[in-house]
Amino acid sequence: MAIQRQTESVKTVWKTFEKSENALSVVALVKKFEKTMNKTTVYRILDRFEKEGMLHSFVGKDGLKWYAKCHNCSSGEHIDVHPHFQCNNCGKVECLSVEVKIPPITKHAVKTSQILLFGECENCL
Amino acid sequence: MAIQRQTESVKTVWKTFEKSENALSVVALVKKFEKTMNKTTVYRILDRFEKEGMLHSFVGKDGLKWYAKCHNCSSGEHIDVHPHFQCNNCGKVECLSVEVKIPPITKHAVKTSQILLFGECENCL
DNA sequence: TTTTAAACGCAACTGAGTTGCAAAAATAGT
DNA sequence: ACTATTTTTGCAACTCAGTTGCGTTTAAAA
Repeated sequence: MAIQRQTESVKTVWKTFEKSENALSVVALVKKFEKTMNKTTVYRILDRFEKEGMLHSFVGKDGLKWYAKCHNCSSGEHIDVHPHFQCNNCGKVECLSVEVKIPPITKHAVKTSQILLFGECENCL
Repeated sequence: MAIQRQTESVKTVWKTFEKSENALSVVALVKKFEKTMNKTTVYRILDRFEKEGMLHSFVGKDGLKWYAKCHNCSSGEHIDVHPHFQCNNCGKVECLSVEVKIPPITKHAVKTSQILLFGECENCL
């Protein structure tokens, strides 16, 4: 962790991501910690984690923000060519370690991408 | 158009999509029509267009909702394998007629996808 | 022309995410 | 260990996209 101050809240949030291989929605995290920390704090901690390159974020189909651990992302540049998968049944969001090939788009300079896949996960099949 | 009633508002909104090859954000449409129709009306008209299969929607990186004309979508089932492209410079969102190949994901049944590409468009290059 | 069901306007609401500021707490300096 | 400094937190109030309920209007069927 390269974040400035190791507060209890920071440690708690980080532990949650360490324990989970899946992406987590901010809404779920705010609810999970509603007894122990303010929602503003949750938002700000996630912000910092992202700036440090420890998490990356994306917006789900419902417009809600999700965060997941970074594996191959370096701080600053988040060229996420890996897709996220959301189960239509249980709602779980996974960070897939698959590379999706983006075909060359004529007259467009593609810099980043966001790929969301929907369907049924292993448990729900 | 297979929508039930041809009100002035319905005709106006549809004309806007006919004139534009690009995707349009709901926020922009609400603003565009703020003098002539209520924002609730805009939301409901877009809803109906989508149900009829005339438009398809997606959520942009900022969490805002966008709509674009459907070319190869049949009403009801929207398996959008075509990506949308948003220009980082001018903000324009295009509906690309390119197929992106999703590699097979083990132990997952992929049903739909949402692919957003970001970069610079033809005008801004 | 009358009927009736869809569409509309309005106002109030919901819920995610943000902001400003004063208080609290973690780290650096001594 | 103590103090100074700077980050982080809590709170309350706010913004803004999108939704809902309801009474009124209007397109189109009878």
